[in-house]
Amino acid sequence: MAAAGEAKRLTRRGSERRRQLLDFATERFAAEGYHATSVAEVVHGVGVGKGVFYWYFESKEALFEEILRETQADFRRALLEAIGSEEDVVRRIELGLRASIRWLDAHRNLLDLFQFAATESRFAPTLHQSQERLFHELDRHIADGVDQGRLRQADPALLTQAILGVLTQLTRSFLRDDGPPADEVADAAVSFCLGGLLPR
Amino acid sequence: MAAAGEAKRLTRRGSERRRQLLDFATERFAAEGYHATSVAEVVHGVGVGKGVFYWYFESKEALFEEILRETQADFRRALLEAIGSEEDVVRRIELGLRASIRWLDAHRNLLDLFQFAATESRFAPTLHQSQERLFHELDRHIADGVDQGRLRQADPALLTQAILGVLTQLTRSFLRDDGPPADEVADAAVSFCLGGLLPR
DNA sequence: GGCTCTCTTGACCGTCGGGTCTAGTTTGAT
DNA sequence: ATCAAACTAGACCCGACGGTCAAGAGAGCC
Repeated sequence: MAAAGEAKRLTRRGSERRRQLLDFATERFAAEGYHATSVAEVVHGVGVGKGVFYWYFESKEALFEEILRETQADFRRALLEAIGSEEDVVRRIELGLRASIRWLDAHRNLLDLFQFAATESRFAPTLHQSQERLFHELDRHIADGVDQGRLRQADPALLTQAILGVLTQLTRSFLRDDGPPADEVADAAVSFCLGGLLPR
Repeated sequence: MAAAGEAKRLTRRGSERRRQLLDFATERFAAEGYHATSVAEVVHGVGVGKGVFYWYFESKEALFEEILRETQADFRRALLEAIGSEEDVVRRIELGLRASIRWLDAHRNLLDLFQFAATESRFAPTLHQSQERLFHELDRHIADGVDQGRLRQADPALLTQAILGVLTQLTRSFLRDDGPPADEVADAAVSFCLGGLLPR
C-alpha cells in the first residue's frame, strides 16, 4: 500500500506511471465526475492492472485530493504570474480576472470539478485550504483599494466573493464550444466587476 | 411499483406518507448530499419499510428530480410574488435580488443541492428546465433595460449570468449561522450588481 | 362476512466498485 | 550473478446500496 505521510521513492519509470494515472484520472473526473469514474475505468484506460493504482495512490479519494491541490496550485501560479508587479489596485484586479478566465478557458471542465468538490463535505476542506491564501490576498488588495478610496466603501470580503461569483458563473455559462470567445467574456466580467467595485 | 406517467390514486393517508418521505429526503439530501443519503436511511428516518418508498416513488433518482422541480418552483413563486407589478426595470431587479436572498436564507442548504445537481449530467437537464423560464424572463427585463438606456450597453445574457453569479456566491459564502444578517448580504449584492449594470 | 384496493413489511437479490493479496517480473545496485 | 527493492497483474473479497417480491394488514364498500 502507498506510504501515508512521507513520499515514496520512485524510479523514473515509476513517476511516469504515476503521471499517466494522474493525468488520465484528471481528464475522466473532469469529464464524467468523481462518482461516475471508477478506479477500474482509470486503470483500464491507462492499460495497467488495479494493483498499480494502489501502488501509487492510497485511495481514490486521496488521488482526487491530490488532483485538486495540483490544479488549484497551477491556477494560483498562473494568476500570480499574470499580475506580476503591477502596482495599481484596480489594474491588478483586472489583470487577475483576465488571467483567471484565460486559465479556465484553457482548462474548461476543471471548473465543474471544483464546483463538485465544493459540494462534497469531505473535499470541501481541501478545496478551501488551497483557496484560502488566494482569497486572503485578494481580500487584502481590495481592502487596500477601499482604504485608498479607489474602491466603493464596502466590506472587502463581500466584494471579493462577488467578483468570484461573476467569474465562476460567466465561465461556467459561456466557456463552451458553442460559446463566445473567451476575450469577450473577460471584457464583460471586467466591466461588470469594475462597475460594481468603483465608487459611483 | 409506482406508476410511470400518470399520477397514482392516493388516499389521505397515502399522500401524508408521501409528503413525509419527500420532506425528510429533502432535508437529508440538502444536509448530506445525494450520494451520501441512501434510500435505507430515508425510510429508516421516517420509520417505515423500504417497500413504502418504492410504492410512492419510482426510484431514488426520480425522487430527487421531483424535489428539484418542487423547490425550484417554490423559489420561482416567491420571486414572482415579490416583484409583483413593479414597473421600473432597475427596481424589479433589486426586488428580485432581495427576494432571492430572503428565500435562500430561509432554505439555506438547498443551494448546495442545486449546485450539486448542476454538476451531475443526469440532473442538469431537470435543473436547467426549471430555470430556463426564469432566466428567460430575467434576460428580457434586462434587454428592455438596455434598450431604454437605463442599463449599460452589453449582452443581456452576460449581464443576467453575472447577476446570478453574485447572488449564488454571496449566498453560499455568507448565509451561514456565523455569517452576517441576510439583509446586509442583500444590500451588498444589490449595490454591486447595480454598479455593474448601470451606465457609468 | 366477503371482496378489493391501498398500503406496509423486511428479507432477499444482484451488481457495482473500492480495496486487498499473492505470486510473480523488472530494475538496478553491488 | 545475486539480491533487494520497485513495480505489475488480476482474481478475489466484501460491504454498500438500489431495487424486488411474496405475504400480509387496514380501511372502505356491498
